[in-house]
Amino acid sequence: MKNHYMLTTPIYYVNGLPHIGHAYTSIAADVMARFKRLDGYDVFFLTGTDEHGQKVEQAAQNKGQTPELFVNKISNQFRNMADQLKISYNDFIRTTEDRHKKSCQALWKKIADAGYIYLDAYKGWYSLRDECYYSEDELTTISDGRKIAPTGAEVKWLKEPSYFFKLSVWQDKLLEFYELHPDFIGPESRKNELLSFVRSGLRDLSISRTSFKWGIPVPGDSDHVMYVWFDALVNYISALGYPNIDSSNLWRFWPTDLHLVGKEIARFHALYWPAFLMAAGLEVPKRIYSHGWWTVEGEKMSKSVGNVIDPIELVNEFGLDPVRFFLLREVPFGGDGDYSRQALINRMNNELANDLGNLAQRTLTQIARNCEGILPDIGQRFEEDIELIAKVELLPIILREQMDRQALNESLEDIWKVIRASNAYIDHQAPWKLKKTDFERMKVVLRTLVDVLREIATCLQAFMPDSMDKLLTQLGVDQNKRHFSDLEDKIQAGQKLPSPSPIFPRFIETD
RNA sequence: GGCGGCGUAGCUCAGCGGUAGAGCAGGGGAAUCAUAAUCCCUUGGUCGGUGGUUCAAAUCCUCCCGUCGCUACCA
Repeated sequence: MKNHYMLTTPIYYVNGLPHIGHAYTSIAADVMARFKRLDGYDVFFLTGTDEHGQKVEQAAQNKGQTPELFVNKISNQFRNMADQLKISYNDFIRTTEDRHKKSCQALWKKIADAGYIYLDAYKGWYSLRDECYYSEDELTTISDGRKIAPTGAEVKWLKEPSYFFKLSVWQDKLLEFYELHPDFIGPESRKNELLSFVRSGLRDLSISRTSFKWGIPVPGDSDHVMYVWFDALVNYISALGYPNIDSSNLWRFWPTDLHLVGKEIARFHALYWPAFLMAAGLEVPKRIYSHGWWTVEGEKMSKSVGNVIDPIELVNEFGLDPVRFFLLREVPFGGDGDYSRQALINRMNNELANDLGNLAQRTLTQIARNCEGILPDIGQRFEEDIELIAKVELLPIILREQMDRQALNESLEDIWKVIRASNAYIDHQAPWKLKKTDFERMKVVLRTLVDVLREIATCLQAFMPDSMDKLLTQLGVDQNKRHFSDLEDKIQAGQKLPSPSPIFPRFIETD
């Protein structure tokens, strides 16, 4: 019986096209999902698209399309992006699917039956032009006493019937829950913000709208559609078949081990979502982790500046694995990062081509030329061989702990420490000299390096699946011997290795 | 305004009570198996400022300066 692991990306809102931020979240989640699978877990990795709400309705209208047509198109683009980035999702859920609607309505009923939903009126400053509410402090009062939104539109005090969720009664329960589960939200800085927000007092939450139609109808009151956040959050359990909570089914994955989110939506996941679930008597996620944002060449990414990075274009120019690597290597996960073309090229050339790619290439060509491509026996290892092997064998253990903290960049740093040590090792052992003085010793050194590379490549599969597949094949590792648990079985000596070819090309600017 | 984070080598950051660290960039050397990749050595910092606690402070506390985030319905 395998251990379960469930993780999710947010479902992406379809009012715009996918950009590097979406790619980042998905790639990070993918690395974690792949890592857990390599480590023997039964993984359920969920992603998808969020397709309701006024903004989508509007965006479709602006294009003269029906919402259905519009969301189909954009949702497909997100799915294509996921596929091109080789995101290994187990399910791609769309909030316009029937299974999701049923699930949402079931959860709503459950919470309503428990007494946590009531009908009242949403009051606030509403802008007809912007079709949304503004809070008092966002407004400016002009000379004749009228109030103006930041967009310049006039606002009016408006009352709209709305269902409310009794969030206020969950304040203490939530605080207690955070206390009991200190690792519930990461990173720490995000947790502080959240706690101070909750301590400052929670008001009830408006969870339905009557001003537009593009949403899931509230059960028993077809004048209302559910507020997008209620709708969206429920995707995580509708994909598991809620309200069917039979644990012999997909429901066995609940509660999820991780919701990976961007920092702008941490509150919805760490506060509203647990409250909804508690109100419905369901278990709460084990952990919410919020990562940072990317700037581009030092500037905030925005459509108006025109510096939005299309992940697919990046992949087309540099290749998938270098892009995946760069995004996770460049920045401490959880903090903000800056994308720059030069930084990507530096990482790609220095760390992938020079450090790792070249290490593999120099090792394998020596075996090809000096040993007729036959993988040598492990032989009699010296202390320096054993030391290097010991370092590399620690990696899976170190990585496991880091993955559970979502410290992906630390993992890559630790792997690269071993790669640097391996380059030092090959230089100090100088197998090209041993070739003339001690042929047997040369074979031991080269074989040691193959074993080290095999361990490194096994670990790196989660980050760079294609390249590491190629490397493991060159190292003579069977397709079905690539999990962490297979590392105890040494590669079969005496086999003929395929002729080596570079795994990571250097990138040369052509202009 | 309130709450919180951060400010350490040219750049990106680690260290968070006991003689200042890594990677990149810069300088010198070695080697030539390799994608001219690699290895070794090296230049460089009064750890934002101030006052304090301590035998001892980047490391704890005060105040100040700078910067960033959160402060409810904006995926």
